[in-house]
Amino acid sequence: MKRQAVRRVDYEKELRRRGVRITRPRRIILGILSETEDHPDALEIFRRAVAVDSSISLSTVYRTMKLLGDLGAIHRHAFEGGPSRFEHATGDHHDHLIDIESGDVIEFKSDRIEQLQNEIALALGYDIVHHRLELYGRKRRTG
Amino acid sequence: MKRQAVRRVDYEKELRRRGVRITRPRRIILGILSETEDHPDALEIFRRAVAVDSSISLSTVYRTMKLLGDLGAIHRHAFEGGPSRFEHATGDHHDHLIDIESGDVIEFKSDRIEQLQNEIALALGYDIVHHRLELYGRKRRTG
DNA sequence: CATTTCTTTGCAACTGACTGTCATCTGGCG
DNA sequence: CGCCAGATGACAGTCAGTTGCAAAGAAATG
Repeated sequence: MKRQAVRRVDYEKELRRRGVRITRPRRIILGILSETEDHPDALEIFRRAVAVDSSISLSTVYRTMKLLGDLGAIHRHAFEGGPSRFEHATGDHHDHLIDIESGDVIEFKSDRIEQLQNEIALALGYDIVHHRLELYGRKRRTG
Repeated sequence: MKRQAVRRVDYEKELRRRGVRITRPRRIILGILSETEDHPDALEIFRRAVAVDSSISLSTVYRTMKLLGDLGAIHRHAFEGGPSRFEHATGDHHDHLIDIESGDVIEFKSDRIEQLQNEIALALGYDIVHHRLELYGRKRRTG
């Protein structure tokens, strides 16, 4: 709790240093993003933001997500058949496994796959700018 | 040329067997899909279809893509920042490398990556239903 | 072939997820 | 504090795709 708050303040300082005005809506959205463990979409962030300050508009949520995305402060994921979902950008890259029944997102990382991707791109004469690896699955019945 | 035509007729027979009515718009769209090597979007398919029969509507293209997709006769790919693009479903699975400058799509396949994906899902307690692996890259300067 | 039945079509209106416009408001420097 | 570029809320517009509906057309049957 305390740690989160400290991190959030640091986060604001960093953004301010980059020329971003920390307005009331932005502070609220940043707070929501830094406290969540899931991958909410714009509407869900809007709902959570409205619970804090009912005057916030959905446009502002969309604009803020775009701004933070462009700054690299958050990551946007356009999973299949749904709106974009966001997560606070941590240092380390990871991919996602999406539970097709619940929509839950599980993060994973595979250096081996990353390496193979690079080898493939190299062989095809390309440099990878970014990639997308999503596994869509169903919880295995353990019984 | 001849081979394509024969394949198309077989394709129609197969669909008819599955209870799909082969109407004029569908025959035209099927023809376009079986002759193209690229990954056109609905609008592009519509443009090509209109060149054959100007009365075809865009809704019919969308409806037909949905139908064929549900039947597994084509694959739909929602690459980043653009409309869905389609390809005629061949037997073998592959992933895609998208040239971020031209939009060109290069197909590739890596059994090793597929295997690693399965291992990851297994470790997380999931069965993969399908996945998405897209590399977004830029042609390497060879100079 | 003609008839009948049920599906598909073209059109236009609608939806969801954003994006743009604009008058008003406000963060933060001076 | 006062100022003002940049941000906001309200809402119209866009883009990709979907849907309702009356008319047209497959294909099964006579």
